[in-house]
Order: sequence, then C-alpha cells, then structure tokens
Amino acid sequence: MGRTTAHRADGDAARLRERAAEVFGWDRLHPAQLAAMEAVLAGTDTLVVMPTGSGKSAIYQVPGTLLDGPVVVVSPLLALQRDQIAGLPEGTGAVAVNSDLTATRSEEAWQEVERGEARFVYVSPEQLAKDEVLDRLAATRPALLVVDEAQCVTSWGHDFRPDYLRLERAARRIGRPPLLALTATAAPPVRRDIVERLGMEEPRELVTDFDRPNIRLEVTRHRDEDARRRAVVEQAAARPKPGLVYAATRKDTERLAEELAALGLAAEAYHAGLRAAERARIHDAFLSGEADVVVATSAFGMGIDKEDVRFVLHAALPGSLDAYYQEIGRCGRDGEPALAALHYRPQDTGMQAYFAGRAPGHDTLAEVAGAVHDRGGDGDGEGDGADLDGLREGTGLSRKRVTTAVNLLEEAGTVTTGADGEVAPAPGTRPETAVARAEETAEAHRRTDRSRVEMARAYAETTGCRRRFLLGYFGEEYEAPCGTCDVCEAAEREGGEGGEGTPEAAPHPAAAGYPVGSQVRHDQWGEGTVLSEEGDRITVLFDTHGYRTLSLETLAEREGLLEVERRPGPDESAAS
DNA sequence: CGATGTTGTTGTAGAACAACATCGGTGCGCTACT
Repeated sequence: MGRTTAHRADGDAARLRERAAEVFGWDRLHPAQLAAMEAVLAGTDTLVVMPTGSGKSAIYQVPGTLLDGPVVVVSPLLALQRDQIAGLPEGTGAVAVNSDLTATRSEEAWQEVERGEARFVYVSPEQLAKDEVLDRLAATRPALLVVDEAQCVTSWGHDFRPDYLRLERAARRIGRPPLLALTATAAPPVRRDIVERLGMEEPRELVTDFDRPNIRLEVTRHRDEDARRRAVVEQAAARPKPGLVYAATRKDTERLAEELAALGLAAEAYHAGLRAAERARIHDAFLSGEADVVVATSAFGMGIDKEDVRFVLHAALPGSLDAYYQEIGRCGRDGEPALAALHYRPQDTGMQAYFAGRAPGHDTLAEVAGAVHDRGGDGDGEGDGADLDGLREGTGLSRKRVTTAVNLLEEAGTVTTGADGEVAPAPGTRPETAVARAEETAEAHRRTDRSRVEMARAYAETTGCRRRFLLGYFGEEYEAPCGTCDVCEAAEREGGEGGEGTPEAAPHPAAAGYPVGSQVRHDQWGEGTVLSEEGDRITVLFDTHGYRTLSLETLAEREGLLEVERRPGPDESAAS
C-alpha cells in the first residue's frame, strides 16, 4: 500500500460526505456520525449510542452504498422495518424479509438481494434463526450486519425474544461480517452486555452525552391508588400537550384514557392487545398531533420520532432505569422545556419483580438438557446433534421455550452450538449437572433483573439530585445541583447557598478507595464493577447479584468486605 | 408481590364479607379457519 492510514481515512471521510450529500441530500454530518461511518466503512465492529433523531440510521445507510455486498439490518419490529425502508432515498434498493411476505414475494425479494439490486435487507432476529435464511444470506456475502435497537439484546434476549441471544451465531453463519450495534439508550453494563452477546471484537464505541437538560425531572410518591390516578390525570390535563402517559397494565391505560377523555381531551389508550389497525390509527393520531395524550403500556414508543412531546408521565414504576430513560427521552426533542414525572407507589416493585422473576423451570431445563444429551451424542465434538427445531420436535416444547432453555444451558457452559446450529453437550457434562448450572445462571439473571427494579426504586426515593442519579446510572459524572429536578428546586426554595437542604453531600473520605470503574470483589456477592458514587454510598454492579448500593461508612468499618481488584486504567473510557 | 375477580358462607333476603384463585408486558412467525 502506498498510502498512509491517515490519507486513506481522509479519503474515506470525503467519500462518505460526498455520498451523504449526493444520495441522501445531507450537507452536514455530526462528527460522531462521521466517525462511526468511517469505522463501519473500515470494517471495524462498532457500537453507537446516540439519541433518536440524531441520524443513527445514516451510520449504516451511507457506508452501505459504498460497501461491497449487502447490508443486513436486524430490526425488532416489522413496522420499524417498513418505516426505515420508506425513509431511504428513491432508488436505494431495500427489502424486508419477514412473515408478512407470501412465498412469491419472498422469492422475489431474495432475488433482488442476490442480483445486488437490494443493498439493504431488513430482518427480525427470528428470521436469522432459520437455516434457509442464513444459507441464503451467506451466499450473498454480506458486507455488514447491523443490529438496530441493540438494547433489545439485553432487555428481551433472556426471556421474551430469545433469538436476540443467538445473533452471534447467526453472524458467524453468514460469514461474520463486521457488526454495527445501534441504540439510543444503554448504560455501561448494557453496552458491555451487547458487545459480549453479539461477540463484537474490539469494537469502536461512540457514545454521545446522555443529559437532556430541558427535561425537568420529578417524582411524586403516593399512598393509595386513587390518589395516584387523580394526580396523573390532573397533571396530564393541566400540562401543555401533546404528552405520553405510561401505565403498567393494559387495564390501567384504558381507565386513565377514559378519565382524560371525560375531561374533554383527545386521549387514547394503547397496548399490544389492540387490533393492528387500531394501533396504527393511534400511532398516526399521535404523530399528526390529533391526539393530545396517549396512555400506553411499554408497547408504545419504539421508533416514535416526534419533536414536540411536552411530557412523559409514569403512572407506575418502570422495570429499570434503562426503560425509564428510554421512555422519558421521547419528550422535549425540540429542546423546549418538557416534563418527566414519575408517580410512584412503593408497592409498584411487586409487579416489576414478578415480571423479572420468570425463567424456564426445572422441568423444562431437564427435558431440553435430556434431549440434547440423547440426540447430541457424548459430546465428542463431531456428530449428529439436534438443532433447535429437532429439539423442539423431540420435546414437544415451543420454539421459544426450547431456545430460552438452550440459551441458559449454553451460557452455563453445559452445551455448545456447532457451526451448522447443532446443539451438543459440552464434553463430560451430565444432564443433571447441566440443569443445575443452568438454574444457577437463571437465578443470577433473576437477581440482576430484580436489582434493576431496585435501581428504579432508588431513583424514585433518592434524596439527592435526580439528574445526577440518572446520569450516574448511565456512567456520566454530573455536578449537582441541576436546578431542574424536584429535589434541587426544593433545596433552592428552602433557602440559600450551601445551606442544609443542598442535595449533594460532600463525598465520603472512603470514596477515594473505590474509584468509579474499579473491579471489586465482595465477601458475599463476588466480582463486580463500581458504577457510581453518591455522597456516602457507592453503587456496584455484581456479575451474579446485580446492582447493590453500599454504604462507605460500613465499608470503612469492615475492612476486607469489598476489595479492589483492579483500578480503572488511564484508557478506561466508556468502553470495556 | 399486589390488585382484582370468583366462589362460598351466612341463614333464609339480599347483601356483606371472607377465602381462594387468577392475572399481570413487550413481537414474530405459523397454522387453522373464515
């Protein structure tokens, strides 16, 4: 090569800029956007965390027109796939391959890809679990695999959509093209999980600031359900519209929407139990501004890009701060003042803990482990192991349950999946040990999920600056007071600088012993990472016990309780 | 775990209450039946 890397990089940037202008009509690219595009074009695995509306899709679309081979885009919702394709410039070939297609249409779509007319192929993770799809994609030699809404890997992979945890295998089976993971919201542990689960290699990570200073943060604690409902309805009625209200159950969305409608507002309830046409109607009504308020379950929101949403109210505690930040991030995108208010009851953790608690039972694991063992030989490598479909037929369990069970067994190191998708026992593993270890793994997930609920509760109950708390969760240091959360405002009102109500206590002297980012080992909870420090407490994410908040006072008193194993290196950025 | 729904009890009419049971959120893909 005659050119230096720098020269080539300059050339790439120029080509990308040119393409962005020519094909997409964008005159200007955000530096982080361009940096991500360059990484993608250079074939580097890349993780991008940027807010919705900042042009994340462009990061694969622009280089995609320059790459030598199709771009496979994994997208969680068919509606999102349609939107993405509709948003591509005229003449940019793209197809979505999914269950909407008839056999004929599907064949046509594949041929467009094979002829190189369609450069972008949109698929769900479930499609990438099918042999036929994988073989057909592999033959086209994809140049890039994009995982859009990559937080789904972490939030949905364990239970709801287990194929999200099998994307690494899918990537290998289509020739392991470079990976690009895109998400709007991911705390450092979630980023680590995405990187690990997808098998990204030394990824370039591009993370923009999380803070949304125009969003006012507020939490109100209620004693009983009636009082909460009243407060939510009053606030939604009084505030400038449009707005979103998130409720925990379908029934609550309907009740709240009814009460708002009774006050003369254009309010709609939205949840996954509605017919598709009805969901589309409400979706459109919200985007067009026809609806004042949509009261929804977590089903509403992905892919919503509306600038002028003035509030997001929560009529219940969310299941995690990741979910919460994603949901409140849907207001105030125009930069004008907006409100994120959480109406909380301590009982709320009950239902969230219930949601977090479910994993395949002993019987399911035993059945699947048994089937793997029977059909997969003695684990000597080569052989006739059954694939997921074979295991499904063998056990009579649903595909989802089989996949979830295999994911757990595999994560526990007791089974392996081969190059063609055949599942075999790990050498020397007996089914009983496999089940026991998978149950331990499931238990660790359960603890982690429940600790995520506890972090949401801790946010609701913090006596410090809420912005500092939230940003700390996302790995950003923030100097309180923010002046735009209920806690800071109350402190200000109570009078004066540095007075008593100041939200942030000075750091405890022991804090210096546990810098953020340190690897630590706890007496009881094992290995973990220090995530944040808040006054006299630190928050640690333990590998198998989830989030724990520890008092520095206690740590100072009880030597050896929490040992630092490795301090953050000078190069420790958001990556890890 | 907590909220809500269903059944059972009481003691002779209808209603009040306790005990027990069930349900609760996200989507794709497929199949059977209009």
